Amino acid sequence: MREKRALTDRERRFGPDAPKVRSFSLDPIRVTDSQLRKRGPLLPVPVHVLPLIFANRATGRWLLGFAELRAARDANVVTHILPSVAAALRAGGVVRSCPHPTLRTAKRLQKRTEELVELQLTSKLPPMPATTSVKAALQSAAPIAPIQVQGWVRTRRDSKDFSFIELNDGSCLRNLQIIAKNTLPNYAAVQHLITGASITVRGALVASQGKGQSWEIVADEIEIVGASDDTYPLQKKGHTPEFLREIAHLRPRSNLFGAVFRVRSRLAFAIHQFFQERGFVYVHTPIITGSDCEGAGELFRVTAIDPKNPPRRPDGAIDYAQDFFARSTFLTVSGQLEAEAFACALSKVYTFGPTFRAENSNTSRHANEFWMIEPEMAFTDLRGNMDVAEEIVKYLIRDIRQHCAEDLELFAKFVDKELLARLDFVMERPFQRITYTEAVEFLTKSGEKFEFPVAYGANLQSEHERWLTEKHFKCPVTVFDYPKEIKPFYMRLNDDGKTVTAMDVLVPGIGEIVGGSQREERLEVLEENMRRHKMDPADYKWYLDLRRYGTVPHSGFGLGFERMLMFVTGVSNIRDVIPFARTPGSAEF
RNA sequence: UCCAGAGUAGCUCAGUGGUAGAGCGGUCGGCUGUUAACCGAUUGGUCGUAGGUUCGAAUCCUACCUCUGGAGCCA
Repeated sequence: MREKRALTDRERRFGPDAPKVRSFSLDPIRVTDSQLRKRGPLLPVPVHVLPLIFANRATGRWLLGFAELRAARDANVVTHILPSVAAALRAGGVVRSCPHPTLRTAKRLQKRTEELVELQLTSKLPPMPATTSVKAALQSAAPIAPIQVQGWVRTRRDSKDFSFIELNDGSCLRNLQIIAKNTLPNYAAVQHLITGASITVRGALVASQGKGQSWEIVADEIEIVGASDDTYPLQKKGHTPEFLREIAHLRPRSNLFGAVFRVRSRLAFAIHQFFQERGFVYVHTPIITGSDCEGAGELFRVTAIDPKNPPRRPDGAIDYAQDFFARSTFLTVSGQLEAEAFACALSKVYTFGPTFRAENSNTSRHANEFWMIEPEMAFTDLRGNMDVAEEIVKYLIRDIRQHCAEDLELFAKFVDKELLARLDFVMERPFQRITYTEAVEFLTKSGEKFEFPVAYGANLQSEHERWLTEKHFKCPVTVFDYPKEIKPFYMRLNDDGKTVTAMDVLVPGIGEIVGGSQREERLEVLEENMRRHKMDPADYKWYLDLRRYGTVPHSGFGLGFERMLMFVTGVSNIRDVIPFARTPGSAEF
């Protein structure tokens, strides 16, 4: 018996043999019954005719039209098309399907039916003029004509017979100078271009007659894609980062933030490159997690419970056993525990993703949503761990130094004059490694007057860390072997019974950038640690299993992505290295 | 959360009890292969909000809001 299959929308509309129209990103029309009811009767066109909307990029107008499809073997071919549509396509127009033509559009279309002409269009449509990035144009070795560039107007200046337009498309820091002569048909409109407007420029890339840039484009055509007006908040002059934070949706259009986010992208790439080159496996640890075991700070609860009518336990507390996951769940504060599981299988792994802390922290170094890199390595002790931490910090600096030189120069000029010298210094010199005990001794002997006293057994204060990195050693310092009392349960107990194999990498200006440890691999010791931290080992059965079956010494650390980015760029506020920062009382955009 | 500081034009700021200002931006005009262009004119305000003191408050007092810096928590 023949299998009966429901017809797809497309088949229903165009017949079972209708070709798929994929050759130039056309989606077949989908029309549902509900859309029909809402929008009225459908366009009465033959089944093999596909209504389309054509956008003419030259004029910015949308054209209604339709294309006739040649069925069967030569599928994916548009054979007939309205002349006006063909013209639009030749000029580099975009084609989209007209999702639900109504009777009204039908009438307009029917009037044009007679205009339908045959067009030699196979799957090769006239290519859209390729857009050259500003970066590529500026780096060109020879004149280019014709050339098309697209971007946003940074500023415009008038000269006697023409206008200078500074065009930026974010591909690099620098702008491309456009010469807009007064012979352009829309010169009057061009003269009203204001900072923020978007344009498409077609013309010729030629050697610049002026100083300050080697290339410029003499425009044959300037298409105003999107105008701007005098309410556009960005000026060509400098703005404070505080003001730009309030317009986070526009700030990437500024020099500073464009540079920051280009570097952010490159830094993320370099992180993957570092680990992939070394045989690490990238693990996606869960973002919604049930483990609240790290003591890494306050958690954001994830719940589907109706806040107006939550299920209650007999004692009146909300019963999260009736919640979506049948338990309490939170946004992750760390993927470490899960990464450990994968390290104990794939040997070397890393995570790189968002983490969340519900701390009410109001500092330039804390955000409630941030990205963290967490490598985890089997058969690796604390020393190996410190080696990798130091290596990656240096690797990332070197990579950014090499690939984002222009952006770094901007930071060195306007954000932090000593940036480049510091980066080079960190890259070249070994990090200072001292135990916590030695650090306390250095601090006690320093003679420095600290607001908070230095005492063995207490956490190092920001001012202490700063003294070590900025005043004493003047380089990154790795402090290790901390008292067990001030560190989490999973860190390996040293033979002295007093300290654990923790390590923090402190860098000048930022403070802690890496925090890690060798993990406790001995089942009994780990259970004892848990009890000491008032945790019930029964709640962490899966984590303890890693020690129960084939346990290995292993180590890992967390590297704060944004902190690294701050260090590399010299930007002093974490809110300025996150596209849309989440901080207490602030989650706009 | 705690401790400081700040909120005046679109932006950066001056104005400390007596008629709300400057520079930049925008607009108009001039000049000009300019480049944070230049010259002239012009536009632009609920002085964070709400109370209070005073003949009179941007200015003094109180509360609140927002932002910034620092601390704690950490990455």
